[in-house]
Amino acid sequence: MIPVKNNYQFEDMLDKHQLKKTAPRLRVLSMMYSKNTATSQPDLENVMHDIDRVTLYRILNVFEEKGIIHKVFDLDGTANYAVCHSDCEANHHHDEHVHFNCTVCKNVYCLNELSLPSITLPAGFKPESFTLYASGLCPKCDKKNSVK
Amino acid sequence: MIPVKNNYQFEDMLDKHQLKKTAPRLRVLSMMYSKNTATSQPDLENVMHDIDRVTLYRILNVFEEKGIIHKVFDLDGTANYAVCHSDCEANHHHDEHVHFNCTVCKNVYCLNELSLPSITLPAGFKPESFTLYASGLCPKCDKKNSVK
DNA sequence: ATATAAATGCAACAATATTTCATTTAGAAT
DNA sequence: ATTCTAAATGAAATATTGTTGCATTTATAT
Ligand SMILES: [Mn+2]
Ligand SMILES: [Mn+2]
Ligand SMILES: [Zn+2]
Ligand SMILES: [Zn+2]
Repeated sequence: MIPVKNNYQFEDMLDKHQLKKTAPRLRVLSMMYSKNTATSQPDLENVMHDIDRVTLYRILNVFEEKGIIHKVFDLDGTANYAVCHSDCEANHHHDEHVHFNCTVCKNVYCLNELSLPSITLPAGFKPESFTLYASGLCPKCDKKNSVK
Repeated sequence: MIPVKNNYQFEDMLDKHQLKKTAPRLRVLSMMYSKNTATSQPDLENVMHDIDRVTLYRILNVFEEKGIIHKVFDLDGTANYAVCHSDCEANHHHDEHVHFNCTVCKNVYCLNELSLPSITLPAGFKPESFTLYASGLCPKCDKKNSVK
């Protein structure tokens, strides 16, 4: 489902976006591609103690600008980032999919495979993009729950 | 459309939720009911200079807890609050409608009249609530745009 | 090997969220 | 009407998060 990438491919990605191939960037990419849930800046900080939080902040910003990752706010309003699977371009994202926020583990899942139902807005509103948010129990937490 | 309320009705609302009828609370209620867009804490601060921002912070929190208002994050991740029209209960909201965030004026509109299309999630996900976010041009900004 | 622009780390600063506590006040009891 | 009490407010303090400036380091083009 999610295309697993190796280090060479991450280097290629940075190349394509005219970003220098630095250790912090490669580590962030590899972490984000290894999970099937979105990653918050605190998540990164907790793992990469040796990288400055400002550097992580800037990496997330530039990756989002370039269309490598997109930002999703969870139920508490904290920003989470997930890799784009929608051929997003610099400053122009197309990540119009469903986001699922688990109320137990707080993880944010991008449900890329689901397409959004079309909807008609009241007269006068000119929509440019849509996102559907769902919250509830994710598969893992639902299983743990029913076992008890 | 939006039921306009007077001060007696705001006092009743506070009564019903076992909240004391204080001046700051009544003013916040009256401001939020007078607009058809959501209100951020900075919005309130800009108008009610004499009320401490911690008080506003606490009023918004308790109103949300009681089911009087609900929280919506806009495109920048700042929290906006709008009055509930879905008979929400304490700690249990039912505000499953479309939210529209204008990219120009940044206003957040609750489109209460629209019902959400039903959607089936991948196996294992147990959704409890849905929200659809749309962003683009609101009626006002669209008009201004086409006049120029 | 050298030069240069980009990226990093650190410190400083700004904005926001949250806690603590002394004082005030709404509403209940007398 | 007066007194009492829990709730609410305001002010200050602290915590967390977002952002900028600048000196130093590093990737990469020459
Ligand atoms: Mn996504
Ligand atoms: Mn709403
Ligand atoms: Zn979960
Ligand atoms: Zn607008």
